Amino acid sequence: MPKTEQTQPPRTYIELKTWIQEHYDSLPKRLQSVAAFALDNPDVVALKTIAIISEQAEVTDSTLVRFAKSIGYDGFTDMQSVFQESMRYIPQPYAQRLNRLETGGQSELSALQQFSQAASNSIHKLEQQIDEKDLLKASELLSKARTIYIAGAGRALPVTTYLHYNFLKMGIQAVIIDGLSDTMTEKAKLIRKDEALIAITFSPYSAYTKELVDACLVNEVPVVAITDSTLSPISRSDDLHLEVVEEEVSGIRGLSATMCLALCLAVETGKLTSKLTPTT
Amino acid sequence: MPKTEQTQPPRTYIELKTWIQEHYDSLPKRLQSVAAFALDNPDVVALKTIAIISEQAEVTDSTLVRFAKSIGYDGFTDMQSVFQESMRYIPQPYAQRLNRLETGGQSELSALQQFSQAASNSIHKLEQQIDEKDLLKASELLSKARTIYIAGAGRALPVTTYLHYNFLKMGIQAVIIDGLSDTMTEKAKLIRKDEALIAITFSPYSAYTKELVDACLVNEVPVVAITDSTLSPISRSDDLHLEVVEEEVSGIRGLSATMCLALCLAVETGKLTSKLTPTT
DNA sequence: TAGAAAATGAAATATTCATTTCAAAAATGG
DNA sequence: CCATTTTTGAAATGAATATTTCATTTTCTA
Repeated sequence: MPKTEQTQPPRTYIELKTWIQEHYDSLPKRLQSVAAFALDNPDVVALKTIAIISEQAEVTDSTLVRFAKSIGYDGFTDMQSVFQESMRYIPQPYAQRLNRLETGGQSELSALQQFSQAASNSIHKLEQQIDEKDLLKASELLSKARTIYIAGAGRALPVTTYLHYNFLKMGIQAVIIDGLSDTMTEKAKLIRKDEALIAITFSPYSAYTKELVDACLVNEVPVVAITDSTLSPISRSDDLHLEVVEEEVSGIRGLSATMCLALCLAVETGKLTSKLTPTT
Repeated sequence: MPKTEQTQPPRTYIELKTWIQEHYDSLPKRLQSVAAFALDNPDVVALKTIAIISEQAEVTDSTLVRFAKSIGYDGFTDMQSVFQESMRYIPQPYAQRLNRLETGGQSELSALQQFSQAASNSIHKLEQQIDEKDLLKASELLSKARTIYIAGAGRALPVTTYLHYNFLKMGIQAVIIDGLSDTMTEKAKLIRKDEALIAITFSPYSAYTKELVDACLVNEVPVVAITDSTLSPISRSDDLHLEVVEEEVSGIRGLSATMCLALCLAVETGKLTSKLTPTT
């Protein structure tokens, strides 16, 4: 029977990787194969079954189990969970500490680190989950509009401002719809078919925005929505919705991913617009 | 037995997501639970077993299988594989660039990918380059202010808006300084010693903000600056400056990292303020 | 409101999967 | 080169998991 490590096995992918690198040379031939394969294809190890992995790594099932045990894990399943955690959106060790913070304990992570992490994760999610086709479709709609109206209050206001700034910089006519809710709806009713509306809402949803969108749809005005949930009240009725989920840290959500999306939307629209109106 | 879709089931996460969104309303209650859970926790669905998922989604095992079948999959396992594929190449923050390099040539990245990447990198830089002590000092200054004034126009306006929003949410008195440049300077002159100013500027620098800061310094008003360079005109005179460098993509800079910093500043200030004024 | 259709949950079943066992092969050391 | 230990693969076992079945409840419709 192969010697089994006495100490506790690594609980994070980073630690595991280090362990493998340190012990690689002293490992039997087949276990080396597994080691190399695991470092090269962590996703396969995380997602597939022993049978598939062993086939790809050109070893037998038993070898895989042995490999896990030689590191100190209960078995393959135990080791696999470490690989799995490493591919979750939130890195495990971080999630744990974060949890501690929320449960009141002392966290070793500063607010800056926590929010950076959350922002970074949210951006990765965004990249993964946004359908580029939707983004392009939205940009097309907008590029055809004579004027783009932008509405979004509260937490969405910075996004509104940002879009407005970018459109103007690109020479695109854009107007922010602000004011009291009644006024806003009135303003929205004046938008014409050859213009467009961008509506930005996050939960808790402001009823105003919903009204606004509906007012536009009645007049057949193209509407692009930016929201944070599929089940958001405006996500069904509008023409196109772009979804951003900002990860939260103790109940607080950032805007980093949303701003990134807004920029992309503006840039893509800008590209199309400049094609329509050739530069002199 | 529930009706089963005749057509081939979605083979990518994006398609699957679209399907769910389109059919959500017409789904039975429990299947809606599953749908909502799956969209909120794709990683759990990808990695865990029926037993665990059904428990978390608060439905029975059978429901999960039914859900998969109602979409047209062979069974749960079949559907799960789609979730798994969607997370296979989720970049570990650093591995991402390397991967790009390794695959060598100029890959055609979409705007979304490029800006996400830039945003992500900027945030990492921010995390490393900001001196946490500066951040804390700034928060302290601000927490002692009776009112926080915020100034920043153009590209900085969204940041201004965001800070303002967060301060208000936390019960901190905050005011945006806007208007024409002359008016702004006049307003700044009225700020008192026991208040504070946050000034946000990026290159190309607006002269206004510089004037504003100087006006405050004359009156011994604490000033916190957010800029994108040490060489910024306000970075020398002010009390404290926080520097964010946003990576650029073909000349365009995002705001993701800056927004992250702004949020941190607000949160830290909020923490300190709540200590000063104990909750009733 | 009665009857039919659909949805649901609990339990039984069948399948897949990880693990263990054991005999054979390879490597090690005296 | 032989004896001993380690490594390895194939098959058997046992555990976990997904799937199916069926009785019950809920919902819809006439």
